[in-house]
Amino acid sequence: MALEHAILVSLLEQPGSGYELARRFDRSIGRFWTATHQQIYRVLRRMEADGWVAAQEVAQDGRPDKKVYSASEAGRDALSDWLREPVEPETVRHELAVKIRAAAFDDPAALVSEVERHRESHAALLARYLHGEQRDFPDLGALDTRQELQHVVLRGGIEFERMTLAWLDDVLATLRRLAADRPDGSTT
Amino acid sequence: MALEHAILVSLLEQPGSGYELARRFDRSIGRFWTATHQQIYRVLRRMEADGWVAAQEVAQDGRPDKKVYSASEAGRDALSDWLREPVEPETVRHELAVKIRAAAFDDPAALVSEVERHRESHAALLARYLHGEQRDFPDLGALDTRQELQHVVLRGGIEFERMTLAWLDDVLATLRRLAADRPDGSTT
DNA sequence: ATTGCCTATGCAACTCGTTGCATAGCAGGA
DNA sequence: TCCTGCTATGCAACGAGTTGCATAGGCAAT
Repeated sequence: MALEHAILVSLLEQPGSGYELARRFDRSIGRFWTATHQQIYRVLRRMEADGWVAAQEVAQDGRPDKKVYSASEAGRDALSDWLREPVEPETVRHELAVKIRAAAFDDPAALVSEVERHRESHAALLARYLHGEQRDFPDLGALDTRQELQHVVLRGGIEFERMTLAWLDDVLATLRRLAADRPDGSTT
Repeated sequence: MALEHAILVSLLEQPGSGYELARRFDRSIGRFWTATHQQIYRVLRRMEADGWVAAQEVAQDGRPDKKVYSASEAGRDALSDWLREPVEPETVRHELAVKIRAAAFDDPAALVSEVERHRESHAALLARYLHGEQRDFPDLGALDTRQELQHVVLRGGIEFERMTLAWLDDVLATLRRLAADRPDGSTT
């Protein structure tokens, strides 16, 4: 239900076409709200019909025309209303946790490489966050409101990745200990 | 795609009816995989058709009959196969992060009470986790494989809540600082 | 007595999100 | 030249997930 609002935020930060939005959702915004180009195009059309965004056709040479959207006053108001509504509890989907509990009925060692893969991707993401922090916020003493808020979200991402890495190490140690206790992989 | 597998894990831990599963998903399992009774009933029927679970009608006095499901060998095999497949990257939906960035185009102070509400619910969840840890794992030196794996998942939940609490405090401090800088709530 | 809640299962309709495919021009490399 | 890939938008079909409602008996409280 909040894809509209994520799009509004992105358009307020910077107007853009559906295609450009889709790429932003693959990068920055997508760290905390994912969406495919299909969803974005569909929602943009609905938002245009509702008057939340305004579109302007832009001809380009060497590539197809694009429709550049920007948030309207009505969109701004809708975002403001949403901001003041209590958030519904987020639905959790933690597949790895299910797998870890499932490993009790299989061989715990079978999960090790999977967890290691997760560990690597989280380590890579943390590195990208830290690099992005250096690049986008070189002077932490001179941030405006928007940057302060972007930075506090980024700090959340960084702390989340650090916590996750520590936990995955804990998981790996546990799996290896269990595998050493039962090297046959018996499922009793 | 993993609801089937979460149900299999739950049924392997303890056979039960659709209704009982729905309640487990409201409690323990639901901490990392949510599902409504509608979803569960539908998926259980499909799983029964696929031979992943077997059902047994159980008459009860004073209440309606129930169908008690348990995981079959085929279900166990399916779970085992799934365990060995790489997990697809989880889609992230962090509504509060969107709201925080949205606050840059509104009044940051308007978010304070919302963030405080989140803080309270996370603090309550952490307390429940810690209480459940005391109750279910009184002797950490004497855990079997299943309990070891349940406990490492629980540790993840505990660390996640601790990290989240610290971050929400950071968010609150940031919002209050910004509100103090611009007490009029101007949106420029 | 009536009201409301709990167990237990289910249908129907809907929205949300994903996947595969199509179009269409341009650029760059084998 | 053909193939691949990028920009840019979109349709159609499907699957996942939500919401509202229905049934139906028993229980406890008012």
